[in-house]
Amino acid sequence: MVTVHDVAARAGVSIATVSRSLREPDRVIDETRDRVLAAVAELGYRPNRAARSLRHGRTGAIALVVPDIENPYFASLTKGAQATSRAHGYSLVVVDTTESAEVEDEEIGALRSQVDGLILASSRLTEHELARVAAETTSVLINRRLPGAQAPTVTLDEAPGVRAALEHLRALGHRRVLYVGGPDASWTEERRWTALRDAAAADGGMTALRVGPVSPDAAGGRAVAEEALALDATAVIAYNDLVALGLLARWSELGVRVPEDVSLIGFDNTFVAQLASPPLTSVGADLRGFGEAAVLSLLARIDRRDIPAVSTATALTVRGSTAPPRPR
Amino acid sequence: MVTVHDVAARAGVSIATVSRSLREPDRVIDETRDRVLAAVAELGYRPNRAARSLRHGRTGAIALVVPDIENPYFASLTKGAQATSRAHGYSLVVVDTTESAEVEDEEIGALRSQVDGLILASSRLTEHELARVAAETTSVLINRRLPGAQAPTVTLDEAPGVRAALEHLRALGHRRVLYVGGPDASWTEERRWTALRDAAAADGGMTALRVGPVSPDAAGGRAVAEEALALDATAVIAYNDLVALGLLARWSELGVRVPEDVSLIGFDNTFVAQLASPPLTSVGADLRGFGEAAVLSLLARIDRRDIPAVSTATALTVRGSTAPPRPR
DNA sequence: GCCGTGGTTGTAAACGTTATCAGTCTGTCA
DNA sequence: TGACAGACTGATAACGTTTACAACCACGGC
Repeated sequence: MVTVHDVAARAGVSIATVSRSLREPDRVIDETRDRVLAAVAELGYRPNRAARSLRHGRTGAIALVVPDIENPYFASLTKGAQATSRAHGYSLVVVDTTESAEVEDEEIGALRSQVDGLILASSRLTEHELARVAAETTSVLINRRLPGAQAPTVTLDEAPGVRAALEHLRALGHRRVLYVGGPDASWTEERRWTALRDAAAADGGMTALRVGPVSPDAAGGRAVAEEALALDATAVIAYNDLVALGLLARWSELGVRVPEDVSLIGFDNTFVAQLASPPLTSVGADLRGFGEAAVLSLLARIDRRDIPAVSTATALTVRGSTAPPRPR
Repeated sequence: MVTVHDVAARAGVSIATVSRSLREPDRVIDETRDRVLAAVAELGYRPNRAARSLRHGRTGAIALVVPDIENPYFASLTKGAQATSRAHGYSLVVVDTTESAEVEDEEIGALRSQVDGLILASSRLTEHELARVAAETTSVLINRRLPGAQAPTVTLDEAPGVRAALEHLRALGHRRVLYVGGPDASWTEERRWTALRDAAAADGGMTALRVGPVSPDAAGGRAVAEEALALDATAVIAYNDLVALGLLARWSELGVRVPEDVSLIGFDNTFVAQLASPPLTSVGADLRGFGEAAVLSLLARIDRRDIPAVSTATALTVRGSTAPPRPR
């Protein structure tokens, strides 16, 4: 390993000058700095991150904690977060908690001294645990909110996308819409249903039903596919794209066609929505941008700058899974 | 921040005893150790990772470099790698290179002093660059092989799965199979086509055709969907599941039905294969296990244990996208 | 009664970096 | 000419941990 001493010896200066040439170039005379930089290049010197962190308390890393990296929603989020933290010179430690609050808690504890801050995406922790974590380490929450601004929050604003979806359905002629809800304890689930109910109420002629809870994956969708049909709605909005695909798959087996027999809308607009046949109309946001916003918010927090709560608007992407209802 | 000094003061011992109580418990008398551990618990002491790495040259972190974390193939790989490294007390730094060799090279350089080892998955680097990286930092390659065992390699053994696929198709009555190939420079592409051609040659009556190259996503599949039909094969095997789904989507628009008009098989058996309608027959391996194998191989390397090259066997998962060819 | 041995603990150095403080040198002004 | 300011650089301490070495103690054998 090549250290600051090697560079100093090579350039014929002290180690202090080497450090200064790199960190505060203005405080070193040009000729000296050039010599140092030349030595750095020749020897391939890279400052040791551990030593730097030890000295000034910053690790240069941040952590992103997600429930399931295989879920395309979190994969996209991660992608955006990764690119952004790299652009700011931070490395990103990704932790997959396998949807377990216990694993999440342990991992957060272990991460504390390794990173400068935490991004907790759709945390499974209780409000109490979350408050403790937020108090101990600088952190940013995604899709959760803590009373009293103990941690900045980055959320998706579901309302605009949901309103657009209902308007879209109404324009096609639908009046009775069924929502297939996600996991019971999910904060997002609550917000989606609320947004949908409110939008339906605002738009006089629409009726919103709800079925669920359901696990937030394709299996969850399959499980309620028949029950959903029985409720006599002409359009179905699913908790997320995966649930929608589960419905689609099971319906296809049952001979129910989308969008001819029933219209279907997903949530999140992940890339799998495009892959389905028919491609899925979906309410979603720019998830990479969402991840980016979270990182920026965390970096601001680390630098003790205050930043307002960020909310990314959702929008409707119309594809092939919605059409006018079948005439009765 | 609570340090070893605080714990020592609380327990009434020296800092050396604190460190020993944690690292070499046998070398400290029971009663003392209990006092130390009690103090650790009371104060919530966590050893500072930076200081530890600085002292004994190990960071306790490893890095996984993938071309695209949104690709379900790499997401599953990452999930397995994450769980395994956690189980061994390592944290995992995930880097998404956005398929760019340049980004990959830069990131690897930056990571060098931050981690104890690298896992390069489907690296986009040239053989020359790869050799340089392998020489500089302990690393493990996934889906690449370097002449002269400069770095251990973890690969997928495509042959068994491909043979099973051809036997499956033959049993159904297919004789003329088309392979839709992936990106030109891809090592995996080469291996898949070779395995397929060899298996077809071994099985006298089968003809294997090839079309491509194609970008390894749904768009790539869509792009060659019509060309693929023109070649008059009764079954198509796609470079990966995403390409297969692209074919499926385009064919569906064209009124071509799967599996009635043409049988379709994907590669990788990612979760999207189950989501398709019809669900996709696919050749794949346990990707989480694959990620796990890579981590284990790297950890062995870090401990200077030698480990043989690992190869994970692929298998065929039959779902609804394959059926007997339509009688002429 | 003395010495050696083995078990337990303490002292201090080292890891590589940054930052504080002091030192050197040049040039300028009284 | 002497002093002083300012610009630049060097020596050194500190970050929190681990570990080599030394110190201490009790005990048993001669």
